[in-house]
Amino acid sequence: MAKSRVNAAPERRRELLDVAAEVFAAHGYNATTVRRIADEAGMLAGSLYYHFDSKESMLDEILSAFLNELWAGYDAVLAAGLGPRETVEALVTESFREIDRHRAAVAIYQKESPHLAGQPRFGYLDESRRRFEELWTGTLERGVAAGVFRADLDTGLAYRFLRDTVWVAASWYRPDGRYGPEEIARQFLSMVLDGIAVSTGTVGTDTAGTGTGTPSPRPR
Amino acid sequence: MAKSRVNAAPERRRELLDVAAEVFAAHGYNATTVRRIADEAGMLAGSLYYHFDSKESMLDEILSAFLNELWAGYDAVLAAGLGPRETVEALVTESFREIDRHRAAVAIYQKESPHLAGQPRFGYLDESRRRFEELWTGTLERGVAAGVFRADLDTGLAYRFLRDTVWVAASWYRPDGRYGPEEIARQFLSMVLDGIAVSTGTVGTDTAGTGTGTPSPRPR
Amino acid sequence: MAKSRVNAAPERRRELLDVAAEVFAAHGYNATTVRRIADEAGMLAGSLYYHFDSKESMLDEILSAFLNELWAGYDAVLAAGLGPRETVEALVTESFREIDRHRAAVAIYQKESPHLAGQPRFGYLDESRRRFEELWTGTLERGVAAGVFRADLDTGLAYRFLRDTVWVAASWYRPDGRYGPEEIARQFLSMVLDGIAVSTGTVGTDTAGTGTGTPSPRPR
Amino acid sequence: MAKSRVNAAPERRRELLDVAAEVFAAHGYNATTVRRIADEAGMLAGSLYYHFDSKESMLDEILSAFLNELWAGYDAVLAAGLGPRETVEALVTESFREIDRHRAAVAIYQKESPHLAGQPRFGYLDESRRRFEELWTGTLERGVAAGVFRADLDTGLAYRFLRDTVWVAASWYRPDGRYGPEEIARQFLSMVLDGIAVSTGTVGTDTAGTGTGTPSPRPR
DNA sequence: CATGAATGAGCGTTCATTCAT
DNA sequence: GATGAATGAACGCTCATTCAT
Repeated sequence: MAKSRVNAAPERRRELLDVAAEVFAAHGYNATTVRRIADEAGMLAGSLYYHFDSKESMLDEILSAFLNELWAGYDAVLAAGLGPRETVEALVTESFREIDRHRAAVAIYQKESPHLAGQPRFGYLDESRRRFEELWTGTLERGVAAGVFRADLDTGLAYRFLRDTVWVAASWYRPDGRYGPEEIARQFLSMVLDGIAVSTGTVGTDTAGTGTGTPSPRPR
Repeated sequence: MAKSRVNAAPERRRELLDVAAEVFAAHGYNATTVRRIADEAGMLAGSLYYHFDSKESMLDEILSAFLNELWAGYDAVLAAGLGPRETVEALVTESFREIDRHRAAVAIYQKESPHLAGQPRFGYLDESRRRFEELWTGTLERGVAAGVFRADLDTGLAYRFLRDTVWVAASWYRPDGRYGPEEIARQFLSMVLDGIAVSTGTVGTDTAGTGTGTPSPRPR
Repeated sequence: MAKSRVNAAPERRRELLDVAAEVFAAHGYNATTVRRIADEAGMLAGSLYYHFDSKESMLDEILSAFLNELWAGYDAVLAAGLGPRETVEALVTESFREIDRHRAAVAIYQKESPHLAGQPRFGYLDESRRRFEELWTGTLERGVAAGVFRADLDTGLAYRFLRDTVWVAASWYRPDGRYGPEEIARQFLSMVLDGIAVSTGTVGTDTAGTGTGTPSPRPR
Repeated sequence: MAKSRVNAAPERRRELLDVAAEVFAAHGYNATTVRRIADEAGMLAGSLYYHFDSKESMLDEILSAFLNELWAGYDAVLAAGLGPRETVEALVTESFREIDRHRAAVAIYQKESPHLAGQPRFGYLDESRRRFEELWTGTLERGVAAGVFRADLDTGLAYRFLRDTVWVAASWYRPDGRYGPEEIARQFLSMVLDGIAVSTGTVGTDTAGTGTGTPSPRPR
């Protein structure tokens, strides 16, 4: 009869998880006290335990909700069956969209997942990392084979390069900043695909799928 | 900046700081107990306080020593008076050398500096960040003005892009890995400057200052 | 003695008290959470407070109800004006009957009364203990004086011996076990009165008032 | 290098365990706070954790030390190869000696072992209980077979009867009381073996091994 | 230089209890 | 009568730090 309370009053849980995610992202999971979360939510520390089993289960819920959404987005991209370059463009754009929507969760994921992986409860983090790596290196290798990516590319290095650069953006991205996620993705892809140097002979710079050629104000 | 016993037996301090840095890097500063450091150093927790004022002062010493060396390297680069592209190459290469030599300190810096900045004791972190930003955006702007970097570059975005991508490498870099810091810098610069896509008309790929054109085994 | 809602729906109170007594007996009063009681009763923890003032008042009611019944039984025995040996037999048999009917309450009484006595609210526990002691030592002394109990008996020690042995039975007694309370009383009395050793010259073993000479199946 | 500290400074541990045992015995394990133990020992709660891993490990150490001593005593009795009646006498006497020496531990054992058994850490409690049961029922059955205990004895019932009566003595026994453990054992055995009733034909009452026939003042 | 033992603040968590609905 | 959500005090425990030896 004691239910794990996952289904009861889901909107209050959401609010509290949002608060918790914000604090975890700002100060780190370990350095965040449940009293701090409770303060921020306008209640006492003990009251959180009416809604959640533990501090850890809040973290769990935040991360797994984020990863579920993320992979839903990625799977949609994959289902489209695009070429390697377009796949990279779409994956990066989708990633920045997720950063836009789940900034706190992404930041937490970045900071905490290294030492969470290994705990059975967070096994899905490792699994996600594995799928992630396959997805990216696979796409890069397809691109090299198809001649759209440079033949001398070390795909292992390039994978880490892309992965890190996309996700660290969560540490400085502000959802109300000048650029929306699509525009940031466009500029980011422009740098990653064609480089920042002027390369003789390169003409077009409109490389991202969403691009218009000039920085566009946010459509919000 | 920690005063207490700075001059007494400096080689023992170094050993202890190296141990501490390794543990801080592996588990995070907050999650590291002084007992853990002491264990690893073969002493009891209380004994560390003969050498250091506090856990925080160990962190302080680790970070400031690292930043001092880093800026010595950067200043040497700047003193050479290179062009913008060569400056970028030299700065990136120097950065990877620092990662190679101070992997733990760099990892700590990455993980902890966001929430340390703001504390007066760690004011130099903020100052360093400011100089860093000026150095990079200045160099990028000079390059755009000189026509060696693309005219449509958002230098603010490109700065963050470069900064993050270089330093997160500390999280996966292994000093005994396949590539040495110069080779990694070379490949990294190749991606950053010319992109990963095949661009019609691009000729040379030997972009890094140290490069030989083919991946070189470590000269160790 | 708990006043608040004593008269409202007394049958529901009874049910809840039975549930509570069972859980108190199984896990101890302190270790029992009101949530556990509520779970077992199919309601939420807070809802119990409609029926009872506090967890303590449940305990109070359980214990005082039990003691009231117990003393009613004892007083009936005393009113019969039996001889010392027959009184002992009747008191023991009555005690096992109470264990049979109020196993949980007896177990709680055994476990908790030592640290409850002293609290004003549970003063009746101490008073009961006092009457109990007088009753038993008095009966034993009468028996010694009358020559039916051994002259060298230390009545103080024998009292504790009898008291403890009877009541700890509550910790292993199962109402649906092989023997009913009367049969257990009979065997128990046989041991206590005549000993477990073979004593030359002792003939009869049918010592308990209810006895038939052979173990009797339960009359339920 | 972090040792479980079992061997370090054993005399301080002993002192603290004695304090803890006393408090556990008086108020119950669950109801005892570590602050209370620390208070009684003249230190702060946290300081206890320099000496012990947890509150539970204090309990563990108290109980296992007691059981080790107890079984050493019992095994010595068994090694003597006595007859059934003498074995019962010796075991009971030994038990009261243990109560004399480890009153607190025995009281804790009585109160807590039912709900500790089942936890893997306290598996030895169950094992001890099993050996205990075998020892007693075996001895009783031998006695019945040899004709020194009554033929109509229900050995299962008699076992519980003996077991409980001996050990609950810990709840009222005072080491500085009128009788020492041997005298209490003697009187107790007198009741158990020959009963409290006057039985025609019974001759000797000097039943306990140590007995002198008259209550003896403590030899301390 | 290092140890052994302690401090004291704070942490995550539990739980009896309250109360508006 | 019962629920859902909260309170607040206390609990077991951790850990940076201190200090006499």
